[in-house]
Amino acid sequence: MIDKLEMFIALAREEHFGRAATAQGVTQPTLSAAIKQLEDQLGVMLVWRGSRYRGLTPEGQRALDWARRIVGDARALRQEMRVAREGLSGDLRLAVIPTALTVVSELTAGFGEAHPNVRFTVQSKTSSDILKMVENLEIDAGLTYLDNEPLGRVTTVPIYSERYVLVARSGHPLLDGPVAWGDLAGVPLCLLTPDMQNRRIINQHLSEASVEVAPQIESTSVIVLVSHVLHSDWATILPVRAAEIFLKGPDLGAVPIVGPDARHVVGLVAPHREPFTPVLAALLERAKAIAIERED
Amino acid sequence: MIDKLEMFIALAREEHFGRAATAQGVTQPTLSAAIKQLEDQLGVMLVWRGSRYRGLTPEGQRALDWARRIVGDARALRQEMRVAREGLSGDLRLAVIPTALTVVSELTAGFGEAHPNVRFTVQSKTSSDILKMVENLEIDAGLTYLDNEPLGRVTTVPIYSERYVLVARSGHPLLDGPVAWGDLAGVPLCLLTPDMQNRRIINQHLSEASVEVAPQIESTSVIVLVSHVLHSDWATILPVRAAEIFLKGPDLGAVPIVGPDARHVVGLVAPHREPFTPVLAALLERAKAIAIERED
DNA sequence: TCCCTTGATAGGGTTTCGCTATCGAAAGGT
DNA sequence: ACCTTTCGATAGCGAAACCCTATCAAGGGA
Repeated sequence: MIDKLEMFIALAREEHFGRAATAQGVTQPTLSAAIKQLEDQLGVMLVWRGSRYRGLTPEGQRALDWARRIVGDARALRQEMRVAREGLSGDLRLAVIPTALTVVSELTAGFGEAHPNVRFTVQSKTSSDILKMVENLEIDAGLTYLDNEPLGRVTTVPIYSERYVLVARSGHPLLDGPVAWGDLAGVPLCLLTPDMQNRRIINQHLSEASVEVAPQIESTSVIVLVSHVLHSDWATILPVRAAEIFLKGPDLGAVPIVGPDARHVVGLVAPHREPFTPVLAALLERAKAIAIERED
Repeated sequence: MIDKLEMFIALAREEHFGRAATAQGVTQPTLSAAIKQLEDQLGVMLVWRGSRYRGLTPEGQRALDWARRIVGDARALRQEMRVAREGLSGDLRLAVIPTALTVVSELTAGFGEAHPNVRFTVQSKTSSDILKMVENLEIDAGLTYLDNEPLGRVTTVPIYSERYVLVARSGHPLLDGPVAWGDLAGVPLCLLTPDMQNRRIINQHLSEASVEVAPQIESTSVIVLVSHVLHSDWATILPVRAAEIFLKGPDLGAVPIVGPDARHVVGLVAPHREPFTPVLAALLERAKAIAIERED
């Protein structure tokens, strides 16, 4: 039963029988049969059938909620028993927005010594991807924006508020003093792509200051942005946390961007489950500790 | 997996492999094997083994919590899908303290017309049995005292507060005016057995009034008490709600017992699950409606 | 129209499941 | 101390479930 629910979740996520089957490590006929059996057992149709996947029925949507919960709890049970057997261990899967990637090392810092058997898998994703992945139990927790969440059953731990700096090659004229958003009109910029929430935040600040920008370079990678800044006269806008790792040497400079001090809170997002699994509980604890440290 | 968790719950409840097996409709070797497999899969010992059942290990206790939740959610999923298929239907299992039995008909009243396919199974139990049964998912809801709950994951809906009356055969000298707890010294009484919470409440009131009683008749059944009162000079103490059904004829009389107006709240107790199953949601709704009606 | 993608179906080997029968250990009574 | 009873584990076997490979039919796109 639980395996079938896992397959059902995979199907809803992949929206494709074949891919879902691969993701579950079974063949497509096996997954098809599992869904059919699930429908028989529950006595309702869960998936709109044509010659291809056409989405979930309303009952399927409802069943998906329960399936996520049941599967999540079953995993929690297994994990908790493993912890009882061999202490905190296993793989903790995180997804993180690009501009918060440097924060992960603070999260994992104490962890490695205290719990040497816990591994981390960190992937860089957009904030909306992260929320989906938390829902689908593809990751154990996400590190992303907490502001604009139309999200249900999740636990959040705020860690810090983003503040923005302008980053440019040393000697860039704007580096001499503080910069306001309005000063950026006409400045050649490279920025994250518009599907990233960070870029949308920056866009909003710029447009509130009536500045239009058309970045020559857009990327999903902070490294790409910085390396362009390093080798050209372009500048970029980054959260302090994302920029400071590049500011160790003399080649780059940064100045705070002053203006409407809209704080965009970044923190941990985890599926809400009571009680939390031991590993997740430890991670949330650690996140709270970090949050207090950087209280300023 | 889920079936094994069900067997595990049954074992924890029955504390006996054979009985648990019978309760699950399987043979004892099947249940033994299921528990063993569960232990293998989780990698921990769940049950203290000797030549007989010796209780759960700490891990077993923890696993039991998860098992209850997972099994409960799985049932909720199945029920909700059935409701989607054929509307509110199925069997709603209630357990009720003896003194609240007459309230059940108010709960079921509107239900029968609105949802003709919902059946009710009502059993009379002690309040502590009811709490256990709610935990073990043996019943869908209980009707019992809400005061002294050292209880965790349950939802409660208060319905009414008990007030007590002295019930006796017409002509009994105490029926002439209101009675105080202190007036009951030396009065021949028949009462519920001391394992019932109602009796303990009455004992408490009596002892606060420094009255000692040694009832000649004790029973778990209100009907036994009343029929004794009817055919002898004994009196009994009952909540109004439990007594009034017997006061229709001229043979019995009742007077309120005045004194410290300690209110003992009676209401519905159901396993807390989010969201509630449709049938349970309807029942809780109905309970709230009743509670408002009798607001006085 | 042809071709490719997608999901359903058929057939078969392996695994799991749950039963009956039986055993060994421990508890309880005499 | 001995016998009996209770309780859970083990062995062996037939039935069911599971999951694979191979194949088919229906749509959609060029």
